[in-house]
Amino acid sequence: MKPKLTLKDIARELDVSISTVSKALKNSEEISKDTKEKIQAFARLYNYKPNNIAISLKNKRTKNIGVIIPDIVHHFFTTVFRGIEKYANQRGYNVIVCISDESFDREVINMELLANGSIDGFIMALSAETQKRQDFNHLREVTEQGIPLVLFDRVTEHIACDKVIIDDEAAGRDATRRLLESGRRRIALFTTQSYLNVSAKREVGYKKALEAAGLEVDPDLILRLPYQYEEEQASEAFFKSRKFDAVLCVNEIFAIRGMRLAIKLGMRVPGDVAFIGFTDGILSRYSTPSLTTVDQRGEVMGERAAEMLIQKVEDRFDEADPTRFRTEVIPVKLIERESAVLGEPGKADG
Amino acid sequence: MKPKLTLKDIARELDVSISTVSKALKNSEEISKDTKEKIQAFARLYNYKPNNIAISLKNKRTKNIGVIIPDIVHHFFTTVFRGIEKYANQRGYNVIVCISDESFDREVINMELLANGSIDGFIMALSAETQKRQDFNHLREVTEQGIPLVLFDRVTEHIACDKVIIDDEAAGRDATRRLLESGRRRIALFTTQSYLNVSAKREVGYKKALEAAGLEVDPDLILRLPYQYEEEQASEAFFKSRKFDAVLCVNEIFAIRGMRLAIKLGMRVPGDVAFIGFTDGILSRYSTPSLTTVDQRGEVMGERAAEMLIQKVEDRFDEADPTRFRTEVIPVKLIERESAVLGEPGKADG
DNA sequence: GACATCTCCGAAAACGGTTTCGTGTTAATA
DNA sequence: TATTAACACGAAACCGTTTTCGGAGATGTC
Repeated sequence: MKPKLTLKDIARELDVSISTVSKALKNSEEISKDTKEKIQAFARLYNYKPNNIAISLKNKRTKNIGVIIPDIVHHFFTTVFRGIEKYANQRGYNVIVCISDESFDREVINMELLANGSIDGFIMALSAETQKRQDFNHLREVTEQGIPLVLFDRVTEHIACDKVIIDDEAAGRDATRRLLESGRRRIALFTTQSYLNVSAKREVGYKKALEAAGLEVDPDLILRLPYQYEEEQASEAFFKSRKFDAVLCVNEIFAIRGMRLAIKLGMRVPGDVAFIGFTDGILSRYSTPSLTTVDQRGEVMGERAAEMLIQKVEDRFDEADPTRFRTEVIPVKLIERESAVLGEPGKADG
Repeated sequence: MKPKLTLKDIARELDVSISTVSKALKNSEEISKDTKEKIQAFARLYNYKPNNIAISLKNKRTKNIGVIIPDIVHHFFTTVFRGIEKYANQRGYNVIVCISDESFDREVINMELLANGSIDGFIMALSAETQKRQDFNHLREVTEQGIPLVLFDRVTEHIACDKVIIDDEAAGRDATRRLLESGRRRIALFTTQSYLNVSAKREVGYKKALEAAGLEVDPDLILRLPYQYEEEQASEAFFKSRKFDAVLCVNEIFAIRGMRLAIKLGMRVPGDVAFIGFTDGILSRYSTPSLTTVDQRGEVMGERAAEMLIQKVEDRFDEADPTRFRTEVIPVKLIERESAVLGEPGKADG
């Protein structure tokens, strides 16, 4: 491996000092035209590129952003990530990704690893375990060190930092209202264990919509599934023992599996039962029937998160007020597809 | 923002030299037990963590891996990425991801950015445009600088480096053979433009299987679709003007869309026409009918790629033979589902 | 001719570590 | 008591930059 060209090498070859080379390459006024041209030509010829690490050490900024997400084989998180990467790259930042795999420990370890100079700031969504434990000391340590942090989607009010979320309550409410408007009256909710922040908020929205319509919330119509479940018994029993004409699901998978099961049990979708999900992933688009779903605007969230973070990172040097944090709410939109077309329940599909 | 504790700070507080602190924290034999305990206790108390950047500069190694992939909102690439991240993290490496977005320019720019000291090696899959252009100078520059490079899936024989791939030709052949064994005789192929390396190889396998079965390859049964297409006309015309009882698709999306279209046109799947796809993504599992597909073993590929890269990175210091490159072929497996169950064409589904 | 003023460049410190080598102190040995 | 070796530590170089400061030489001013 041939060692890379350094300022020192150029200085030696051209018989000038290192500082002269450095200045010449930045086109400093201090250096004469002749010398600059000579040095620049030499650098170009031998394809000199400054060493990023040395610059980072000197400048105390890395132009790296740390992203910690629970999972990557997951449509929503990949779209957010794409948004982050896109914006960051545009601004000359690189993105270091760590997967917490929904584990508290891995979240902590990865944060500590990156916090020691490798990154200028963090963008993250909390792991399920972290939300369950409600232990945020690792986040607190980082913010206390003055490292900017932006939380998205899975956030917590216990940490003061920038946040970007969707209005999960409003989304849950609007989706439910949408089902009510199409004439559904007995609306079930398929959700996760309640410690997941976003699910809880969607549930609140669901309940408020029902109440606003003068309907009672029937706890029996709420099915709580483990976050990653494989067996179908629980939901099958639920289907067989209850009557309902619509289901709101807090994610895409729950909805798709619900629809399959409903069809398998002889129901028509959306004729007998309508479905609305969350996360406009690939499944929603290509399932049969295709799924009406709440688009969480992942890419937009990612872009905004990156923008907020980079602003904070660069403001550190401008001495802006570091205590003013913003929470940005990204508007969501309902993508209307086949699984919940307008119409009376009981009518034929499509 | 409170500045982080450095060796110098500790040295000043404890009235010893920086070198003593450094050695004490590494438990060097040179330092007396007393001094070590005092320094270590102090460091622990004030939560000293060495600055990664300084260590990188000194050691000329960053413990960062650069990953450049064409897309992230894509099941196969995310699984590969998960494999990379998992293995890398285990070995204490971080992963910097750049998305080339199938663009040659972005691939080049990102590589150059990272090659200036930010990473110890690259793992990448070539962008579509790069494969189309057959311009690999950016890869060559990097390898000539002695930066280890591992290519996966979308590779090229024009660059000498480690590679990890599946045997696309064999996979195409086996999948086709599988269709032949189930009694299908007129097998169509839905593929991409031919400059995509993997598609081309799968096509070769497809043809070989047909020939081995004594069947002629009918070029009319090969449909070439743009990599990301939205309109359905081309395929609809294809369906209406040709007779076939099975389709091999080089990816999941082509298969799902094909199935939907077939069903829309009144065919039964797999009764009238069987489907086999590539990429065992979420769609394959949840579509109706579910899709028989070639599992590309993304996670395994990622793990192996990371392992090969890290070995090369760490061997640079052991002076191993840098010219011996390996190409590892990951065995694939066919995931049998509903879309191509064994049986005579024409029979009822399921 | 004395002095101020530019112009152009280099020395050196700094970023935060690691590591080699030298040295003063102490204790063991002759 | 003189010699020596072990021990414990510090000085300094180094990784590759940036940047401040100072100085040498040329030029201009009175």
